Amino acid sequence: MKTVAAHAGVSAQTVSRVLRGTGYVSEETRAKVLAAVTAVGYRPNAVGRSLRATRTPMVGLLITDITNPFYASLHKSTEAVFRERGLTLMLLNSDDDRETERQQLELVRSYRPSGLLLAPAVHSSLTTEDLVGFGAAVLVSRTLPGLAVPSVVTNEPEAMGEATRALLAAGHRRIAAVLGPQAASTTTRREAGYREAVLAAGVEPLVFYTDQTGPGARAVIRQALHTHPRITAAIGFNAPVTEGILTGLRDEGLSCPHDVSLVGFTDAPWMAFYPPPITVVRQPVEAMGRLAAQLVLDLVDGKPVAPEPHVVPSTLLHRESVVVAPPGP
Amino acid sequence: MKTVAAHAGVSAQTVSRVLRGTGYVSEETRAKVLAAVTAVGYRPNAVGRSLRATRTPMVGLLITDITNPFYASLHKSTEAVFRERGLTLMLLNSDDDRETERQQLELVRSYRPSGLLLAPAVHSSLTTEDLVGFGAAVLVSRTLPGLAVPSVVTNEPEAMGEATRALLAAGHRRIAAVLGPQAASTTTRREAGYREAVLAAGVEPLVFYTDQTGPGARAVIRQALHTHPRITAAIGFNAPVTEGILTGLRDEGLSCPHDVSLVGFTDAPWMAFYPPPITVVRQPVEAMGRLAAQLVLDLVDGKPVAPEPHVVPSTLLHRESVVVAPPGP
DNA sequence: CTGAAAGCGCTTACAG
DNA sequence: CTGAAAGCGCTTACAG
Repeated sequence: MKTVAAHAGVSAQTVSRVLRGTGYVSEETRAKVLAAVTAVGYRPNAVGRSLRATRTPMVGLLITDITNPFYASLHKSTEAVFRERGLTLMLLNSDDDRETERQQLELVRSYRPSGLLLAPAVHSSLTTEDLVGFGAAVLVSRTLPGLAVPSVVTNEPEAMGEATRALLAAGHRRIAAVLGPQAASTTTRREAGYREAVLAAGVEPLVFYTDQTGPGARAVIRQALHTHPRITAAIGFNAPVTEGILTGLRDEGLSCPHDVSLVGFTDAPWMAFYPPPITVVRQPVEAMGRLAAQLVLDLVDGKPVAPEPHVVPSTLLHRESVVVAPPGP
Repeated sequence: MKTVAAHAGVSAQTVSRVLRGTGYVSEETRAKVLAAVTAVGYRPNAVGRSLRATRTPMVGLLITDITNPFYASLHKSTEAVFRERGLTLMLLNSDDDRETERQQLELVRSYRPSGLLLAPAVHSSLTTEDLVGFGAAVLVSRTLPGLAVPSVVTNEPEAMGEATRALLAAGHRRIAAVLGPQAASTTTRREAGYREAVLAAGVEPLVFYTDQTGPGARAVIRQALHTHPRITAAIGFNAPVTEGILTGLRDEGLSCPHDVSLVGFTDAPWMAFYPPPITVVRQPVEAMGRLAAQLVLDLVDGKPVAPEPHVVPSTLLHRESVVVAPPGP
């Protein structure tokens, strides 16, 4: 900037004023400065600006795994909102590991970001006080008992209940709920919806926990089919788990929907053209992302944000993977 | 840091020395400083450090779309390499748009990163001189004529040739190559492999360009099937295009592999359990990511890096979507 | 409308 | 082994 100033024959502050477009600058000086900027090939330095501002125009997005399409969509939708406001999204992976999560959090914090969007690891040890320094922190998708910050979730109990009732209505009585890790808030909430629906129908709950990956779910469903050979329907916790269930069925020589009806939680592109197309609870990822990003912006602007979870509704999308249950013994 | 220094009764430089673990510090002073650090709840400020260093310990990763699983995997594999070296990966989406790409590039540059990993947009206008200021810049997956920087690609012509020959060997003679945008280097390289294989067999090339998205490919394959009703096989440019082909076949009441055999370029989880499991060219994404990241590190370390493209081989994975061609007229 | 001074938090020589 | 000084690039009051 000093070089530009010297070249234009003005002071550094004047250059700053021209570049920021703030305050009064004569047309003549502005032109001189702009000419000098291109002449010396000046590129602004965001580090200097951030240091002076004691705040970096960045928002951290701490998730567990970017290869999970849910989080990839979340990144895309939040990034668009922040970019419009001149904020850069800084993506951090926790690998769903408590220690890595802490390290990554320290890392974002060291850059003095303007905000944080967080989907905590399953066994996260984070508490509210770990989030001091992040003026604006918002949880998304997953919540955590010890973390008193605003959050955005979907209506998991209701949506899971609806999925379960769709299977019950088709006559299914042995419905496996293939969930995620028992410690995850998402599992707890979806399990509650499932149990309530199943109990209301006088049907015994069949709950299985997984590590919410495809291979993990594949092993679990195979085991489940051996222990409970009369299972006629399953619900997949997320897209990878739904993949795992289909792979497991294939392993066992069973077909969907002929032998086992299936409802997935969270849509994926392949589910639309898979034979059969998979009936799913469609999570409004983009809407959740946009809302969560907006809450961060509101906090940044000092606007009040309700502490209760912000709920964006999911909807059940009927496709062809649920059929009438075979007559039982 | 000043607060810590005051609390410990030492100077700021001593605090700095203790924190960086460099230079001589007496055990006693070190203990005092460490105690003061926890007492005042000191958190290092990366912005101050970066300003002084005139370089931020970050590497930019500029891609077109994080919801493309290929790029999500690329992020994951490169991030792991950089994290080990204490570098943070900064993810930027160009949306495959030339202007956005430039803006995002300016943005990373303003943070004075240590390096850049770049998969250029299809109609990118970037040239070598746009990359000054990025000491270490490496292209990954896509290359660009005007960009003379090291690159990591896969052996696209050979792999595409192999895929084509697998279909030819099964007796197919009307094989549609459903490619990406004509301007993309990936399209050019894969098309070359296809054409060479097909011409060697005395078969007429059937080339179709798409925007490399599922919906785009779906429309294109439907059109192609109307224009060339005797197509008996197709090759999908990437995972989304392969999805689009399957959806398009479904639209037209055709089945894979009975009516149309299919080979995909780039694997996806669902392809393993889809009925039929899809035969694919498996791109070594993780290996490409690790190598590209390593090249950036080598450049950062001032080690020499070969300017020729670094090729990581893909392999054809035979599954069940290729069957013997129906007898033609 | 424009400039001189100070400082954001850190580290790098340079003294002692 | 430890400290005083300077400066990385910028912006914010404060003068004029």
